[in-house]
Amino acid sequence: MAEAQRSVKDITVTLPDGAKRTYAAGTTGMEIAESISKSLAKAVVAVKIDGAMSDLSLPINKDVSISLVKREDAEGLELIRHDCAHVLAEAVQKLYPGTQVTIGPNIENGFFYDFFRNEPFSTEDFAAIEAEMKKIVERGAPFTREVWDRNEAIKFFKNKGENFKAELIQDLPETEEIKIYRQGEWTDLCRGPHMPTTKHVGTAFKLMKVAGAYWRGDSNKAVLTRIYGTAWRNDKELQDYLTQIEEAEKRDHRKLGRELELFHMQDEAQGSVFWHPKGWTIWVALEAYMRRRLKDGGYLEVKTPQLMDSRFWEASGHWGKYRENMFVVPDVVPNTEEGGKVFKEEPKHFMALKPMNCPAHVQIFKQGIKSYRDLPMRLAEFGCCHRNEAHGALHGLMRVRQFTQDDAHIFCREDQIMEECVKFCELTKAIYKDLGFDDYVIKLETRPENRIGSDALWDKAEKGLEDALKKLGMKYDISPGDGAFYGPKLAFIIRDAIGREWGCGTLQLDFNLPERLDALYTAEDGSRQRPVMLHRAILGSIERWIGIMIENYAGKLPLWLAPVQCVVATITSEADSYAEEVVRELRAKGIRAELDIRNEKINYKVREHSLQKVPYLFVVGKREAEERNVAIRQLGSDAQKVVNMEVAVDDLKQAAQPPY
RNA sequence: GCCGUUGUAGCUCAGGGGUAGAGCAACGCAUUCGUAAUGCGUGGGUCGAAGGUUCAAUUCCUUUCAACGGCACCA
Repeated sequence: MAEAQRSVKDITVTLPDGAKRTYAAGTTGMEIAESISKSLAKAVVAVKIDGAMSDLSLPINKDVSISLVKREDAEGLELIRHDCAHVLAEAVQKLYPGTQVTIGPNIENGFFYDFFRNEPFSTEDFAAIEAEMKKIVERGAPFTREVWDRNEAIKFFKNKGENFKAELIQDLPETEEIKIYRQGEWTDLCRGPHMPTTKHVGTAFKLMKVAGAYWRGDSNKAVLTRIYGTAWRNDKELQDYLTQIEEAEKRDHRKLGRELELFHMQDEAQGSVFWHPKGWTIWVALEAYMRRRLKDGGYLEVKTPQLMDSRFWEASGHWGKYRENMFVVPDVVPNTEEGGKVFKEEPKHFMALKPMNCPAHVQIFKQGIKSYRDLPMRLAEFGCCHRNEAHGALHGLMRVRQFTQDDAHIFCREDQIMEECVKFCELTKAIYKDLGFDDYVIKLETRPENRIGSDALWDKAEKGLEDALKKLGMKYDISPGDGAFYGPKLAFIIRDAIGREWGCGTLQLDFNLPERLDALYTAEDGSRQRPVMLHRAILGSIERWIGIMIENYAGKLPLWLAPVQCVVATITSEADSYAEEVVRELRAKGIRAELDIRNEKINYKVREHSLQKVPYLFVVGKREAEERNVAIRQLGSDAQKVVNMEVAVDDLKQAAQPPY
């Protein structure tokens, strides 16, 4: 009898430490916290019920396991940010009546909220908005949760002129509850959960920037104004974050590229890079390293045409799908008449700069007859490609119009896919390690909506990539729908100084292009078979990679990549001829050394070469010249070591060896 | 491409309806110096471009280009 009663009225709550407690059905998270301790009740901001975040005020009606989320927890910080977005929205609507609200999620380091308003916001409005937000926080209105009837809710928001919210509700699945949160007078449709009151948001927040964003991420829809903010648990965290951003901006590769005289860009060649001697030195060293890696990896290097007839691109399928981003060149002799039209007649034939290398590599594969014995055939190219990227997409070295891929295509049999994928991942891992990147994310990007090829083929391809990752025990996330139109891909993603993510390495499985371009090999039984094609790049774009490396190392590249590895600087002109001899010795050993015999103080020279991030400075004065020594000063240290010149040169040669 | 911001000397930036200014850099001279800026001097800009308003525009207006911050895109 007692047992039966319990099952109706009581629930068992399991805490994270495994302890079980019994409460009356309908008990809320807050009540549970209060029953444990007063201080816990004070600190708690939400409750995780069976793994799902919920409001503390939500009655619990069944047996569950819970954990109480405090403001200090990682989940608590997410709530601070999300609630802060709501506070922002309330403040904006108070200050700018008629502004429509849309959505405001928390993101890494903060939150944003998208508004619709005829007048744009400007950063000058921030002070007023922040002040209003602080008032709302100070007021500390409780967040209360209500579940509304769908049609009531739509009517409510339509009446308020909140068309975007009404549209959101309309599009929510029928099964979804329509949850409305109130904070004082202000209401918003929201999935929740929220902290108990606006006061819990605290004041460690700051509005950062305004930006345009499309409604529902669709470029055909309305443009909204997005306000980004950052929010933290306390002022120290906020300050630390702001300092961190400031520091990161100092490593911006565009800034360092100019300061270190690596490259520049200009209007007349937007999206293309002018590599200066020092920048190009990095490139050449990196490319040479990659060549050694590829050669040992069984790749064969090739070079294919830059400009090819449009019918070639028609056959590959790019003409139809990507033409708007291709640079198309009329195949006509231009008019030479002064002041005349560029072309006398309407061009009939077109060529196009290659936007990628794959079809060209298929042409090489197709020359002659290939046997199963030739497979896998790995064709590699440092392929210079052109893509007419949208203006807004261009970004320093990271996104350019002319770029060089460390591209390769592996033609193999189906039963070789797994092994090739494994080899590729291993090679990529090794190269990233050599180049100083241990921190990257792997994404498995699966079939997009617009695609070619049967589902059976896609199943096979996606499984192939996943199996290889599993075999290697590499961690990965799945990004559904992000694959290429011809096949799924692995993307190796690296972050730049300020946390932006850039795709670098990629491995794409393709059963389609060999079919489309009619690539065949002769199998053991004499039959003609289609090879499978693996598109792969490790650095991705060499431009981008160098940009990321500059930021990662804050310009202080490892010795083997440093454009100038050593400067020999004199203290007085008495050491000039000795300094010249030291430079000759260094250069004879393959060290990139420069001579500085300018009539300047050694302080000045040290400062200048340090700012130029030269790894080694050999200082020579009268003493060193007489004793045939050099005073070595390494970048980042003010210690000096006086060493015999020949020993120093040999040591530096050793230290400057590339990792492979 | 879309929304917003910015554009003045090589760089960083100030100024403002009466045709521009600083620091650093460059150049010249002096200084020969021991580990993150020696001193003095000189030169340098059709104020992103085009058009308009005005007696007068770098400044105000329009258009345009580029860069920057996002969004969309990224074979």
